Amino acid sequence: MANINENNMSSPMEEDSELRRGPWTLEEDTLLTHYIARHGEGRWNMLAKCAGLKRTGKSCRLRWLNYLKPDIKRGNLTPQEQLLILELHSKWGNRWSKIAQHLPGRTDNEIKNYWRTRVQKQARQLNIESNSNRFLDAVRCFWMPRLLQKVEQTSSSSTQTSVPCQLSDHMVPSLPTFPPLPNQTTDNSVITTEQTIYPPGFTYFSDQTEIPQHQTTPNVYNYNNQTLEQSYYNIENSSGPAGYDMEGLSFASTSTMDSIEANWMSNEMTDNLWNLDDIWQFRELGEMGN
DNA sequence: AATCTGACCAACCGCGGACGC
DNA sequence: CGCGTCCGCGGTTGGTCAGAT
Repeated sequence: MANINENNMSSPMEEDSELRRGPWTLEEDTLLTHYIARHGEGRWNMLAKCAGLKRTGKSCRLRWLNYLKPDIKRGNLTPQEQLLILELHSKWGNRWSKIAQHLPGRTDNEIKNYWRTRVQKQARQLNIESNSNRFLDAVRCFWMPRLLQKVEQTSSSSTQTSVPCQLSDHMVPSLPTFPPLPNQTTDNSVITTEQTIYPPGFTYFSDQTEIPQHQTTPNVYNYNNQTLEQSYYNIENSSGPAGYDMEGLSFASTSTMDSIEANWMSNEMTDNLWNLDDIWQFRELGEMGN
């Protein structure tokens, strides 16, 4: 290997003992921030030395990208962001940096942590591999609809309007179609079967239409144009390029999933995404299928 | 009040690709 | 072509904190 020990990579024979490790101090943060403000980022090993930091270039880069960079977004991931992570992960797998590119202000580290702490926890509780098809099905059929529901709830409460959602009898190919969400409140009773809903910030359009304009207000989309063959999401992105297009994901429904009558007891989706009933139900279905 | 436990997340580590000499 | 260095990515670890017991 070329890099025998990258922590020493700036000069192999140099004093390793002087290199600081562990949590960054305010002083170090200030040094790094000021240096980058003056000279820009990049050339991390040189930067570390010139800034007077007793850190590896690698450590400086990580601190800057994951914590100090001005456009880092703080706080919990929104349901929209969670939904996007689930979708992009189903498409690209553990390509965290690639996924992060589509969530402005979020770092690959943050997304990776989210996946490991939240998503894989659910997989453990289900006693299935987090990368297995079964788990992906569960994500599609249980989790994503609940996130969508959450998105709808938060947006409708913020707009003070009960969102009228005209039911569609049509299913759009290659679009997510989810099982019904039972135990809807009266407000949400409009949501029933086989409709396609999209969170705020998402617009749906076909490749036969023009690039859509940003839609900022709709809370729930349902689409009944049967002629569509391909679909895209467009997520609003104020800081990134003018819209992000993602090829429509295939949400192939499985017979197993179709047979599920979910019994949702809780609306606390962001914390307890699946309650025990859900988990046992899913386990039983899996066992029946085997 | 003390201890335990689990969740969260910042930071580290190893690896591999790119690049220059 | 081989070697050394830099950089970025994904996996992993360990510290901290809040809630449970």
